[in-house]
Amino acid sequence: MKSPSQPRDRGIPDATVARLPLYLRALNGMAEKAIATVSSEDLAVAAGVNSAKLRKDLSHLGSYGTRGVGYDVEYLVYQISRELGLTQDWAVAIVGVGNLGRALANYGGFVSRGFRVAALIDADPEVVGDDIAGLNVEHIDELEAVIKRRGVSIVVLATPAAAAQEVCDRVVAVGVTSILNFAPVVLSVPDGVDVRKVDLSIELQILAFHEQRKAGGPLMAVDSQ
Amino acid sequence: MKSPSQPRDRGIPDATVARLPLYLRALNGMAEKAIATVSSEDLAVAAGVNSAKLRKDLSHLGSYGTRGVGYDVEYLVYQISRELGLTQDWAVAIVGVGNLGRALANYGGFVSRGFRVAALIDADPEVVGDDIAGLNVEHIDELEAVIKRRGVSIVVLATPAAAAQEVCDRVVAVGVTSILNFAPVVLSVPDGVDVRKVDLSIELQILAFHEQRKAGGPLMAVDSQ
DNA sequence: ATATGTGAATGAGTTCACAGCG
DNA sequence: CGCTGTGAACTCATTCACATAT
Repeated sequence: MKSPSQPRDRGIPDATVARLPLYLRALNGMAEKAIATVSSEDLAVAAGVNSAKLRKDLSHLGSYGTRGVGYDVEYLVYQISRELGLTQDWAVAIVGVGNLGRALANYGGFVSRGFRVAALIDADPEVVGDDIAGLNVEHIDELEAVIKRRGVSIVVLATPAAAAQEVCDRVVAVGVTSILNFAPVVLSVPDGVDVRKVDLSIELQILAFHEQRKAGGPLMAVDSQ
Repeated sequence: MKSPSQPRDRGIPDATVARLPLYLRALNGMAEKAIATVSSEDLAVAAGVNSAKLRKDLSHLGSYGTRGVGYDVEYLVYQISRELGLTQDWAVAIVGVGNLGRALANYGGFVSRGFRVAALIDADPEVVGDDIAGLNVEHIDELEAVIKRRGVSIVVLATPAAAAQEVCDRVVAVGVTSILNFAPVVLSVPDGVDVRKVDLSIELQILAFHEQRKAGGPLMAVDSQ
């Protein structure tokens, strides 16, 4: 079932793509410390993976290392950034300016990568008009207009669960195809639209599962005075 | 050499554990709508997975369905909750009360599961003493005392990157073995300590990668170096 | 000499397809 | 019948180990 008419194998495995940001972060740390060259072993440790995996991952991007030496830090930063599309500037809109939306707006990690928070949008008249992280909060009625005007291509949903699907439909209708969803609902979207979700409570639940297994330990009784 | 004398395979695959919270959420939604029974097909749709996967996942917990009928919603909620350890009450401490810490403290999804935010801790004297989500923010000097006194077993790190490892070391030293890390650093911890990390910018980077591929047309030439 | 890049081996996770139970 | 539960087939991911390049 291999279609032989597919000439480009530009396909980087999902698991690899998910780790590239990790490598990038580690490499940026090294660049700041003026480290010029790094071995797969050292970079793997800094990123928290094993070195065989790291080399296999990087091999999907190309042959950017030097045998007997390692990888040039700056060059690798550039190659990974380019692969991830971080050499271009992405305009991001955050919809929902509660505590989470605010946290995201102020989050340094976005700006320092290729992301620019281009709009903050909320439905609450109490919040609309406020300045947050140097941006004016706009009303949800402006959603479509703002997205078009500012060339927003990625939307972050930080709304209450009940509002998420409606906002999602609206942004998809104006052509947005990349959505990062923090609301605890399964969004339904047409084919071709990418949704990634972050559910803060899911991670806690996974921890609870493992914690429960560890029982054997001492700190059980919440008994003392 | 897998010995066939291994009687209990209590090991639930990681991938399955990671999806149980999803099923639980979908089931809770159904319970609220007073739906008594659900097929694997319907539940799968509600959770955003395919039905074969769902059935395989549930089969790891036991045989809780009825052939020809489906699953009893309430019973399945109970079984999954128990498996995840959500039938007990987990005391959680949030360290770092910036915007993110605040968002987490106010996040309804924690309380509604088995989690109780038992402490908010920060280093900034400006913030210490404030009341947030009905809790008094305590000083980082009290970290160890508070953890012990309140029986905290899960710590959420929402500190700046620079502070995360030190706080991590301190909580591990008092016996905490489950950590949810929002700081963009790779924490090093001894064996037996579970760290899950959520990096908000990683998800955006993955979206950017896919968005870049969509462009349909030739990607705008980014000049090399 | 040394560390990359990669086939080959192993393992984990997903999907198929249907036997078997209600 | 209909729908679950599950071996078997398959796909994807990780790890091993070493030939290969500098």
